[in-house]
Amino acid sequence: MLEAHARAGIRNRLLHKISLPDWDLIGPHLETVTLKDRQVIEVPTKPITHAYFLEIGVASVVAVDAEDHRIEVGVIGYEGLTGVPLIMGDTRAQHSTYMQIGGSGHRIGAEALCSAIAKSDSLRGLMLKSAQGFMIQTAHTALANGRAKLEQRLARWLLMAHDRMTTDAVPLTHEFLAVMLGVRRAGVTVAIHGFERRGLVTTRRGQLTLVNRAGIEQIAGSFYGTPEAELKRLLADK
Amino acid sequence: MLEAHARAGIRNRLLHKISLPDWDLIGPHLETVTLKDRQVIEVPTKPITHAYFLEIGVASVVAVDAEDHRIEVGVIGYEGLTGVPLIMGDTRAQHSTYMQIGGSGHRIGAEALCSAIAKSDSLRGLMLKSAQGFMIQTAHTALANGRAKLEQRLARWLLMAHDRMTTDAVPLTHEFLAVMLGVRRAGVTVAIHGFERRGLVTTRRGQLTLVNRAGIEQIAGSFYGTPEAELKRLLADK
DNA sequence: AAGGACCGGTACGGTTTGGTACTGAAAAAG
DNA sequence: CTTTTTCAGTACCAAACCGTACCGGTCCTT
Repeated sequence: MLEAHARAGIRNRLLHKISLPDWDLIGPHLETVTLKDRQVIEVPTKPITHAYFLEIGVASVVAVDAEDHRIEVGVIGYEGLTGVPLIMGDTRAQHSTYMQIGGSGHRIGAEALCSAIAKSDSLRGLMLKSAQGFMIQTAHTALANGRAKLEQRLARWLLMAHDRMTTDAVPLTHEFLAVMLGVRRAGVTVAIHGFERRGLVTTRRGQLTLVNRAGIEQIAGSFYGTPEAELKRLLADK
Repeated sequence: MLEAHARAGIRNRLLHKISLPDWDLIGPHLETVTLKDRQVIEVPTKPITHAYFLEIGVASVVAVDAEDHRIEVGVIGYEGLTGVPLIMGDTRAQHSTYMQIGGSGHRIGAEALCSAIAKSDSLRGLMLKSAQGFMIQTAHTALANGRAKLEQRLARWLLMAHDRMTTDAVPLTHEFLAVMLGVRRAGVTVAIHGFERRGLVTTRRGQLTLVNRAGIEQIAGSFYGTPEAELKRLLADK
């Protein structure tokens, strides 16, 4: 549980934007949690127990089908919250959600969130805008998956992760990047090698560091940016 | 405008499910419209003027980026409505939406829909569930785009269109199918030829007819079905 | 009925990516 | 400090798909 005066230290964009009256509906139910790498947050078809307002770290939302095909459909960091279906009036998870890069956050029980939303139009409005932002991200992931080359998709992913991180070091193996992008691990290795040769990143075992973000943005081209701009617009005070 | 007694003739699943009290908020603002092939419904970055509850026909929602890469991220038919962002509290369209297969529907002005939603929790709940269903569809489109082969994606698209049609004849050129799937027109031609050879479809210029749906489902495999099952669950009375 | 636009069948080389697998190096476990 | 596991670099062939193009047939227009 977080007291009102504790809000100053909060990094999460949504918690930040919650009005004082709305905070009374949310704050008392928040629980600060540490989130380890690979920690599971939601499991397909199972009830969502909590929504996580992330502070540090990156969560992956991965769509899975009946034959176990899987691909990442979105990432969530300090700009949003997990448990989007709760906002939409659903209590079950469709996708697999887990921490891709460990960190921390504040979680709230599913019922508490739903009843808070039910009590406040403004709170629900904020949550819906966040959900809408996530939806746009998913749509552009579909676009990138269908149209972009491996290099562009990798660049896009790195940028999206970087946006949500406090350092330039992405602590991930090629294997995990490959799973998220839905490509071969070897393909990721080769692509990263290309980035490295061009001086865009440096690598260590299990870690990749962005050194030339602008260069990576150039590779991603227009596959990166639209969801980010839209989210900014959605959450802009007006 | 539709009188209450006119609801009997309505095919749209959402309009069907609207409770009588909620109908008073929606019905009086509905306007029955014919929707031609390729008729534009939403334009990226522009305000959404109306939400369309489709009766007949299929609408395509196509994500576009700054470099004009485009791909379909979802289809909408009699099971839902266009203008999902309105439900999320946004007034602008991110994606291009247009009728892929002409038909008809009932449209409501954006303001009327928003104020109706604001007045009724149950109405908003229904709309949100529909939006959630669309979101799941988009996520699985991302999955198919990243993981499925052209043949599987084509099969998936045909099944999704067929679900929303009243006949087995899909009046579309290979060119349009290619745009939606984000592949070459020639690739679609070859794939369709394969379907035809296996007796799954018959073709005429500008038209394709499903003759063995089960066979097409077999090709699509698990890339088809999950969003459909989830939507059914979401809209099930409980 | 003639002209023009559209549609689809086909082809070909080139690029991208997949599937698979082997290897040495680095980190973790014992 | 040794053993085991994990990770990344590399290789090879095959499949899928793209870019492009040509062309004949079909449909629409006038």
